[in-house]
Order: sequence, then structure tokens, then C-alpha cells
Amino acid sequence: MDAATERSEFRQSSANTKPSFVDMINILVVDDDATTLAIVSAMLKTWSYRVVSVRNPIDALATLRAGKGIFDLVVTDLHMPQMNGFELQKHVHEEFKLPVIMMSADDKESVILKSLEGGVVYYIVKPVSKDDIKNVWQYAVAAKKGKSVTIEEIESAPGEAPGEVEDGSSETSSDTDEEKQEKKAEAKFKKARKRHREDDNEECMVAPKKPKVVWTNSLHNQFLLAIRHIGLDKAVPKRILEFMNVPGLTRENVASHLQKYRIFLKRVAEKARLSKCLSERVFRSSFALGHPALVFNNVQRDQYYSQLLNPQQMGTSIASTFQPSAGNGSTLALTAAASNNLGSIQFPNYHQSSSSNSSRSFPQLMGSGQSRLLSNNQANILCQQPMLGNGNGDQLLCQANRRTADFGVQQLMNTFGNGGMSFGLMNNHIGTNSLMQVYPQQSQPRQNGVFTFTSNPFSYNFATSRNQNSSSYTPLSSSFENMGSNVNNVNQRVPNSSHQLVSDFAGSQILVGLMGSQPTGMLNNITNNINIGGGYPNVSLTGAPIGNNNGIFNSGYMAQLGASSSSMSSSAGFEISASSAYQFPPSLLKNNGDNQQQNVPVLPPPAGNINDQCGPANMNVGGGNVENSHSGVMDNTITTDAPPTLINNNNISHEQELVSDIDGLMLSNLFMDQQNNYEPPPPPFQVHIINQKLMIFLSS
DNA sequence: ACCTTAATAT
DNA sequence: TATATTAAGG
Repeated sequence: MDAATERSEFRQSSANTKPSFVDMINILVVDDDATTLAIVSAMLKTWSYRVVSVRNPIDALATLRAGKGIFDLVVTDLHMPQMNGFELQKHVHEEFKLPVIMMSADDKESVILKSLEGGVVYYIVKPVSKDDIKNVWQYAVAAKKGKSVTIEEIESAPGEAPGEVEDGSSETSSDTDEEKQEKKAEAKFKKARKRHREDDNEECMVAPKKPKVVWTNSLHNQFLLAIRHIGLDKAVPKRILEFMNVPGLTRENVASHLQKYRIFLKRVAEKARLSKCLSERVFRSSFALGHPALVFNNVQRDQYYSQLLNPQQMGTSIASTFQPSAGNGSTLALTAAASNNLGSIQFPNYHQSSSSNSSRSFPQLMGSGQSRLLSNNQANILCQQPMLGNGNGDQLLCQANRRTADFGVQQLMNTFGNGGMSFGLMNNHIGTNSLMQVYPQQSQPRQNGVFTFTSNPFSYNFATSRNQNSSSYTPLSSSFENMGSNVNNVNQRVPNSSHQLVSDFAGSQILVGLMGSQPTGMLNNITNNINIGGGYPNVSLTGAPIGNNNGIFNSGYMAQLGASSSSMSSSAGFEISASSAYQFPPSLLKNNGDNQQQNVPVLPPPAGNINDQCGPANMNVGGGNVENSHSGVMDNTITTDAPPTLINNNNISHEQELVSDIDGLMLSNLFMDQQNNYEPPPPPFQVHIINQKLMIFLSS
């Protein structure tokens, strides 16, 4: 590759296109896990890199020795039996002076920092995405320039082009040797590039263009890490740049991004200020939100399938893209009807029976647009959760997992008096009512499983609940007279430290309702699968039993996918929640004598063909026993005490049938428009629970 | 010298 | 739309 070729290739990269010379770049991939190794290698190859993969660090070093001079870059796993990635990097650095990229599922900041400080040029949190590795050529090029430019540097003309930022840090900083070395290489890289640009000017008078920085998730995370490390108040472009230590990245790039980030923060703060229900504690909460890395397309899903089979390293990437729906025009059309100050909820796609209520709209999801910045990775200062709410102070806080400390705080603030958490759907009379509560989604260990959604259940999921000891229930107001209440085991359990995954579930895209519970007398241990291959199977749980360590499981699932979409970025908030209350259209209610229920929905006519694998019901919303043991208080409600049980089309017990009815109703409604026409189903998606992480796979 | 902000360009 | 650039003021 001659200089001109490379130069033009470099320019091509300005449009975020991969320069074709990557097919000259030889990458050694090291991972003891064959699956990951294969995946990463394959991904690299799709970007036209030359790839050699080895299963262990020893082989890696041997390969490097055997092919001395061939390789440009080493991509290695961190955790390997013979020698970990750190050690391998040291060896590679000492012996071959090659740049090393680390991969690991470990997204702990400390580990990432240690890696970077140790000289790793780039840290990729598994799962590795194609985008993560698309541009690794930059590291190879940077390193090569660092070596080859030395002589040219002398003859190159001094002076910077406008906009080109001199890396003054290399002289002034008190960095480690490794850092200095990297910075040196970086500076050389820049100078080399600049030199080429000058060549351009001479040769063809084409104004050179720097490659436009694409703020990939990982890059953004590096940015956030830097800010977190430096402190928001002291985080200025230069320092961020120094900390990020990304070859080719300029201070202007960082400044631009920082500007955007600050605008975002301001907007979030302003939104919050306007929300009456938002107390500071909410802001301080660490939400398990926006872990968009958990939302995958098919390709990524397939990769995860592989990893599912090799669960050695399932981690959550801190790299995330968080794109709530409201930003792309898919406003969630929830309406809240409230004739009194207690509020109620109306779902948009069925008839609301409580005619006395006047409707008012829910606003859009908060945090649309630049929502990646909202994602809850550790460096997100505000850890803000997007939320629904209306101008009347009603808030639907989509809260996912929270840290232990927050529970304490939250509970102190909770004036509902029923042991529940005071968020979820709340109105502006917190403390004076105990109507609607969506309980916090708590981190609970859960087993792997795969939900397959072949259509789009469209519902919100609200809860009333019983308290910790299951002895009393949150009363429902008359304004909810038609609302079924799926009372689940919402007893709270403060997750222990090992469960306090802030990244456990996505927040705004995914609100997970896998709520565990302390064992109570009313709850049965659960080992059942949920709706496996039968019943109302469009939500079929085809995986292993889901439950927590105590065998306790929530009894309700609902999901909401706000917009049908074929891409991650335009997908709307997805919600799965355990506890649920639902308002049934009166036409679909019947009196179920056996259960003395006035509000038992009738299964509506199915849409389309029904067979054992498809039907109007797309989710199994709960299961187990349906009872009405609280008629004095909740005489219009259905409660499900037991965890979900297998629903079998061929042999449905009475209780199960009831639940099935609910399922059918709910889910069929989800696809009915106001005229009771069924809406076409959205693209299929899947929900996977893998190693306590919930992932949504959207079809692409 | 660098940062911030706003406006505008690409 | 996201990022870059520029200009002006601190």
C-alpha cells in the first residue's frame, strides 16, 4: 500500500467507511472460549480484516513469534486460564510492541481502567458487536505510524493545520510511561496524518478532511468514564481527551460531544424540575435503565445464542444505545383518565368503561432523542430514568432495578403504607392515596430462558399490590371499577449486593417485571415453566424455568412494545412487568360464578388462525390460581396468588382457564384498534433472559 | 491557552 | 441527525 492509497483510504474513513486497506491488517484474536473466538473472528473478517485466531495466550505468543512482523493488532480476551489478558498484553507489548485490544464481559470501571492504564489500547465489553470492532484498524494504523513515522517526522513541515489540535499533553502530563508512549504514538499518528493532508494539498488540491468521529457506544462510554473519573465539574475537553486516550480523537471532537452532553443533561434536569412527582431521590436513584446493549438485532441475538451455550462470560456491555420511542415519532398513546384526583389509566386501544373520567394525555417518554446519554451506565451522572407522566403530576416511572441503598431511601419516602414502593403510576397526591403502584423492578436472580414474542403485546402494566406480609391489599378505588388487578407477589426484596446490577435490565426500553418476592405463605414455590409451547403461545417461554433462587416467581408478565419497528433505534419502550392491573372493556366481561368475579373477561374472538402455536393471546400473563379472596376490598379484581403455571391448551384447569382468559383478553386487545379491528402484528421479537440479564431481540 | 456557548455548516 | 466548525466572549 503506497502512501497515496493509504491517504485516500484514510479520507474515506471520514464518512465512517472502512478503509479498504484493512484487508492488509492482520489481527490475532485470542480467546479460550471457542464460540466467542469464532464470533469475533468472523466479525472481524466481515470487516475484511485478516484474522488468525488462537485459543490460548501461549499459542498467541507462539503465533506472534512464528509470524513476526505479520501481525498488526492483538485482540484478546481478558479471562483465560493459562494467562490472563493483562499478562498477555504485557508480553505482547514487550516482545512485539503491538497494540492490544481487550475484550471482556467485565464492565467494571476498575477493570477497564486497569486495562487501559496497563497499556491496552481499547477495551471492549462483551458482547462484542460488529461496530465495536469495525474501526480497530485505527489502532493498528496508529501503532504503525508510531513506528514508521519517526524519520518522516523530522522532515515534515512544522505547524498545525487549522483545527488540528496539538496534543500538548504529551509534554506536560505526568502520565505513566505507557501512557506517554501511547500519546507519543498518537501524536505521531496525527502528524503522519497531517503530513498526508499536506500532500493532498500539494498533489490534488483537495481539501483534506479528518475522519468524522462516530461516537459509538464504546466511545461514548469511554467519554462517560472519563467524565466520571474526572468529575463533571472538572471535565473539560482536554482532560477528557487525555483520559480517553483514543488515537485520532481531537479536543474539538470531545468539545463538541461534551457540548451535546451538557445540553442533554440540562434538558434532563429541566424535565425533572417540571415533574412534581420527581423528588430528588428519584434522581439519585441508580436505575437499571437504558441498558440498550441488551437490545439486539438478529445478528447479535445469534451471537448471543452462541454465548448462551457457552455461558462462561455473560456480561453486560456498558456500551449502550438507548433510543426511546418518543423521539422518533412513536408517541405512546396512553391516556390517563381521571375524574378525581386519584386517577386512572386508560389504554388507548380499547374502550374505557369508566365514562365519568375525562381523558388526558400522557406526555411522551422522557429523554427522547439523545437518549443514549441517558443510559445507565456507571458513568451516567444522573442515572436518570425516562418516565411517563402527564402534566398533572401523574407519573409513570418506569423503574427497573435499583441499588440496595435506594430501596432504603425509597421506602423511607414511601407513604403508601402498604409496604410498596411509591413509584409506578402515581398521581399528584402521593401519600394520600394508595391506588396505583407499579412496584419496582428488582434485581433477582433468574434462570436463563427465552421468550419468543411473535407479535407485539401492547399494554401497560400497572399494579396494585399486597404488602410484605401478604396480609392486606392495596384497596382499589372505585375509579378502577373495571380494572382487573393482577396481584402478584410483589413483596419486595432488597437485592443483595450481588444482585444490584445496575445493568440488569434496560429501563426505558425495557421495563422488566421479574419481581421476586420473599417467600410467604401464600406463595408457592415455582419451578414451572411459563406457557411452554402451548396455551396462548405467541409469547412462549421456551427456555428453562424462570424463577429466583427461592423458587418464587411473579405471576404476571406483560409486555409493551411501543412501536413496531425493524430497528433498534426506532423501537419504542418495551416493558415487561410482573404486577399488573388491567382495565377490561365491559363488553368483554362476564360473571364467572365460580369465582364470584364480576370482572372476568371473556376471551374475545381470535384474530387469525389459531393453532397450538399462535392465537390471539400473545403472552401468558400470569398463571396459577386466580382467586377472589378479597371481595370486600377488591371485588372487581382478579388476583393471582400463585406463580405462573404451565398452561396447556389441552388440559386447562379452571384457574388456568381464567388466567388464560385474561391473557386472551389482554393480548387480543393489544391488537385491536378503537374500532375493534385487529391491528397487524408488529415484527417479532424475543425476550431472552440469560444469566439474569434480560435481552430483547428485535427482528431486523 | 483554553473553555463555553451559540450559531451554523456539513 | 450527528458531528464539525466557527465566532465571540470569558
